[in-house]
Amino acid sequence: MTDQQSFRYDPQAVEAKWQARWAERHTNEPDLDAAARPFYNLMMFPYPSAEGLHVGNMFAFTGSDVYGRFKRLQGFDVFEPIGFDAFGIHSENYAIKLGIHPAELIPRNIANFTRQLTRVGGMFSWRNVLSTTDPAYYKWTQWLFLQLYTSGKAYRKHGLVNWCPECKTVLANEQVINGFCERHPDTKVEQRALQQWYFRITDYAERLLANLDDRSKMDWSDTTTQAQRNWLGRSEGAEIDFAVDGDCGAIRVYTTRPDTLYGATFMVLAPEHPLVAQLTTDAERATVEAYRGQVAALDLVSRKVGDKEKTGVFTGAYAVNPATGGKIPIWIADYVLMEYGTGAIMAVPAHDERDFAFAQKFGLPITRVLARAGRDADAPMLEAETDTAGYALVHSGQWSGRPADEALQEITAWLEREGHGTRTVRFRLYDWCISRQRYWGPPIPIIHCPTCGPVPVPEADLPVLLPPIDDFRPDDSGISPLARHEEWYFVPCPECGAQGRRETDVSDTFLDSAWYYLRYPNTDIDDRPFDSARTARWCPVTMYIGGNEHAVLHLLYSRFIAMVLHELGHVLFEEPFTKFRAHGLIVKDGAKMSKSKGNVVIPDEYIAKWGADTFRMYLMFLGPFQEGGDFRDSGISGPRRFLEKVWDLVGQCEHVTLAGQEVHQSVVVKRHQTVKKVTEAMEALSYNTAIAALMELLNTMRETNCSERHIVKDMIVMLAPFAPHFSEECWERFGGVTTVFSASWPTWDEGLTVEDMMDIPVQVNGKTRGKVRVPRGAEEAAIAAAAMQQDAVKRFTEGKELRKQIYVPGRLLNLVVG
RNA sequence: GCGACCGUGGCGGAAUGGCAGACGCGCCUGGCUUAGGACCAGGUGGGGAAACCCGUGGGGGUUCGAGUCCCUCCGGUCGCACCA
Repeated sequence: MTDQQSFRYDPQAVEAKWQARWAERHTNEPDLDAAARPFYNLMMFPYPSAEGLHVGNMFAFTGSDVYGRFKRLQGFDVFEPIGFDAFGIHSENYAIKLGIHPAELIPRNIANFTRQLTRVGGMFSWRNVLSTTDPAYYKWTQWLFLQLYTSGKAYRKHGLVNWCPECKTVLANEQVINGFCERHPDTKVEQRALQQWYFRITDYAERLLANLDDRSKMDWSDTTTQAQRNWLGRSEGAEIDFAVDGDCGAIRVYTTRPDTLYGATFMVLAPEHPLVAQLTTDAERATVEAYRGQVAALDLVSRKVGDKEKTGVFTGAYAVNPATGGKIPIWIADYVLMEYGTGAIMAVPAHDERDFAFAQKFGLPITRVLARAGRDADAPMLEAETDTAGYALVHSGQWSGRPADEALQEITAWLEREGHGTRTVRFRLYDWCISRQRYWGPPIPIIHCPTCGPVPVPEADLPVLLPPIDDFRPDDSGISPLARHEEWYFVPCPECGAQGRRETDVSDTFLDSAWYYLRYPNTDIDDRPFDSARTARWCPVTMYIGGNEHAVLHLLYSRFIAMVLHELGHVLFEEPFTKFRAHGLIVKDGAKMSKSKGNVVIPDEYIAKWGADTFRMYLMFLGPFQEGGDFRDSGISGPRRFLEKVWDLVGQCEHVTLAGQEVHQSVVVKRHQTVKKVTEAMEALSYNTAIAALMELLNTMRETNCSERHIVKDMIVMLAPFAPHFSEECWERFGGVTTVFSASWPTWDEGLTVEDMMDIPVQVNGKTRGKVRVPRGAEEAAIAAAAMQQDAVKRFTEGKELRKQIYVPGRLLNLVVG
């Protein structure tokens, strides 16, 4: 006790010492070519913002790091890389705001992030750090584009974008505020059709969906797979042709409800539908053109926002309902989207809410074709009745009276037989537009030649460097910033040598992040994106932890890219992330941390005051990792006090010379219980309960005045994932020579997790009335007999008949009397 | 609107259908101190002197037994959202 002063726990000193040692000794850099038990522990890499990492990021990274360290203690060769997702519109906009070039800003931010990530004690293999903005990286992002292009998975088509007439540039959806440009609040944003590059992700829709249910390929959080299922949006239905009246053409629609065919009383086409011009009668032409102009003037966000008042106009043309033979009017309306289905619908106002609203507004006929069994087939339609269960068809010719679900199949079969339609599967998923009309991204490696068309840049010429132009902001000319840089823009065609022009679009940041996990183990290789032997050793990623905000796009795009690479023979696996878990969100004062709310907590000051280990423990203790929690200053002293008590306990061990002293059975049991509990909790990412179990063990040790060296050493090992520097120092005090992470995770003996005597609660009619202490494994009869002796039990059983006796072995005895 | 998740002390949160509130914060009492926002010991869901009674958003159900399962209503969080 006397020299405790000199051995006071000083987190700043301990943490600096071990961070320096880890770096010197390359403690966290596994041998990528020889590791025997590779475990790829990946966390979603950050976008290096100017503000630095906030507590939310630290929470996510720490949780992932804790898991990686746990796996390492279990004997795996853990590879835990980190990098920076530094391209994109955020960086560019921020740079524009400050007037500093992103190429200057980003390295500064990365340096700051690196400092913070080191300071918090992550087990990162710094040798493998990467940034997506590094030409050595984006060279291979461009290579990846070419792989897709040459295999026919990349193509160009016109797509709609938000266009600000004032900035004369393209805006992302989040830059459009209530239909106005975020930088020009008086300027309405329009839609414009531009030639853009797309990837054929829709070709893989079925496989992307099917693999979600294949546990051998992917073990993911349910919330995440569910989000992907919704996004893929598989639906079954039929495509049906409606002949145009007085014309030889037909309009094809997609519907999931062929059972309601007899109720189709009009048709609606998307305003952009190619047949509109041809169908429109002279009398309606002016109105139709005006409406189409009006829709085009809207931005994409306002157009798609739901619950909007329906608008639309009549084209003057009619179609024929193939079932009824009746003439039905053809309208155009912006609630029908060109991107989905066929861009045209059969409107069944009686049984579709949107069609109902439209019919009401424009006075179109509403015909009921479904009614609940036994109800009036002519009951007025007060609202759209969209259910099918318990409904049968009415006013539907030969199918009247048939249950809706059966009629759906039968009518579809009839349509196919008669040549009016085909059974079809549709996905909500659309092709991935990877074009960005911006500066801060990897140039798409294509050269446009007047005679050869788009020609890929030869692999030997990669990377196509992003030219370091000063004026990278979009200007009034409407020309992409890259096109203004003539010596870059004009190049000879690689095929014919004629003067060509470079593609001026850069690629989406989601392409950068769709393959970064492949690059990490190969950052030292510069003649190919990844080495096949290394990739086979480390990939797919063993455990991936990240935010559910990326549940759909990032994770789906990464899966798609892996499938393409697999198909092209570049990788052996089809699914890139074997296990994925989403972490929760840290809130502050009940609100999500955000700059606008001004409640962002910067971790640096907490680490300076409490130390990284205490900070890490606090983050992991404040709530379940997969659910997040509320960050408040008040709780952080708990974990710090805990560490100080453990520190003192280690100090006591150092003074105990007596070996093999008798350890009380209750402590031994507690030790085995704790190892079991902590091990299981770590695997389940239930870090808060793992820490609670360690605290319980410490409390038991203190209460029984026990400082048994082996138990304390086990405790230090179990603590190491949470408080790595602290544990290293304690380990060294115990005589450890290299690192605590070369120790092995403690094991438990199931038989020692229970004491010789057990307390069995006794219930009478389900209410606890007493407790009996019996030897482990006691017979039910003996326990019941002992229970009956208890006064509290007697009080409730006396004079009553024992109707039933329930004994849950080792847990509880319930006496049912009456 | 659709889908998923969640409502437990003063607070963060624990509980394979089996003693509700582990663990921590805070608070209370005492000790040690010139002092305490340090440390140590004890206490801490509500009511009650006690025996006991009540208690996991509200209501109903299944069960010997429900925070946990089912139905329903209320409240909240997160996705998706005119997807035919």
